[in-house]
Amino acid sequence: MELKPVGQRFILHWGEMGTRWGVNRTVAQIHALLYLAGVPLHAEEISETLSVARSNVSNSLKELQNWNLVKLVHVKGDRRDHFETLSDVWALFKIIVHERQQRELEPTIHTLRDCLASTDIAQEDSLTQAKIKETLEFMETLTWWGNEMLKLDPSTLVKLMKMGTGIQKILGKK
Amino acid sequence: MELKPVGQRFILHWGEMGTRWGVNRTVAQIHALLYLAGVPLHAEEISETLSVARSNVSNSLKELQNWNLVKLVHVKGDRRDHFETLSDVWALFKIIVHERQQRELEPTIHTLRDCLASTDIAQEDSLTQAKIKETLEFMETLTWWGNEMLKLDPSTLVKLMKMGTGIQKILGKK
DNA sequence: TGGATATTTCTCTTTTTGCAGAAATTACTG
DNA sequence: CAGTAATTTCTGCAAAAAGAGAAATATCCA
Repeated sequence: MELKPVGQRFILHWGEMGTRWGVNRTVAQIHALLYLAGVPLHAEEISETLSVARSNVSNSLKELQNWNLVKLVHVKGDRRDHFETLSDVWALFKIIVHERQQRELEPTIHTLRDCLASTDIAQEDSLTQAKIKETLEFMETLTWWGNEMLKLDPSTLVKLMKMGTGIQKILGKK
Repeated sequence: MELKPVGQRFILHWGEMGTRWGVNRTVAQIHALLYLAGVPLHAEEISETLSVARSNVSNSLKELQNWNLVKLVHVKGDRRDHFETLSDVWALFKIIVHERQQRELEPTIHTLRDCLASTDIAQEDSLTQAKIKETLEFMETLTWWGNEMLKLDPSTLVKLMKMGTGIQKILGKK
């Protein structure tokens, strides 16, 4: 598949941003390609289009599947595996939020609970104890709220977001 | 400064999570230490407490200052630079959201605008054009909404979050 | 069942990142 | 304006991550 100039630029940029988003360049590029393509592609085609080793494509696709961003599908009359991603950017966002929650918050919540449950906690001064407790509560609230938001369908989410601080006024009235 | 068991565990964990949060271990550890300490520390003390090279502390503190998470302060009667971080976890959160927005969204918004403004955009099929447009709009909305939320003071933010999807009902009534 | 096709796993190289220790610079102090 | 304390920058090594290509494995079909 030949990329046109803007498509190529989009994909290369996505690749550069990948590291900041917690994935490597190839993973991000493949995701960008599938996103723009809008139709399932097979690994060979991805490999050729992006000039990336076939093995690298294989591993990167696995990584994208771990993120639940890409799924394996089959195209009638073709024995090769094909891959596609979601076309709705809001749906993608929801998945990313959820996955990041798991990776960036979950482990810490677990550790903090352990810390507070440990008998060693008594040795710490009360300031430290309070900080750890606060941090845990913060992360729990954030996770809970994130999950609440994830329950909303994308269109409601958009509406909510577009309100911004307008919400504050409504809350005041309540 | 001698760390007690739970404090140490907290700091080590923070360090491990650092990479997932976009900073390296030392940077995250130093931040955790300053957070728990609650009082300004000088570089030498940080270096000793964490068993990290003095130069590494210097660079890591610079990184934390770039994130606006740590600021340099002076302690009366001590010529050494001291460093402290915010003690309010919600205030920290706001800074992190803002900084991540700059690092993870801003550059892409810029690129997507460029893509759409480019004369090459005409060569792309309409699906691709639409996707790029949607993606840009999404990121703009997200940024705008993030900024709106950042305007709220932490306590309002907590209240808002604790409501979760309760907001939806209020919106329905409106 | 045997070849062709497709996919994954392994190994090795390259690149990037992290970090210690030395050297250089800057800022104070008597 | 020496001399000392504090800090930063530089240099080089070590560890980790990314990714290419080969080898191994699995899958399909005639």
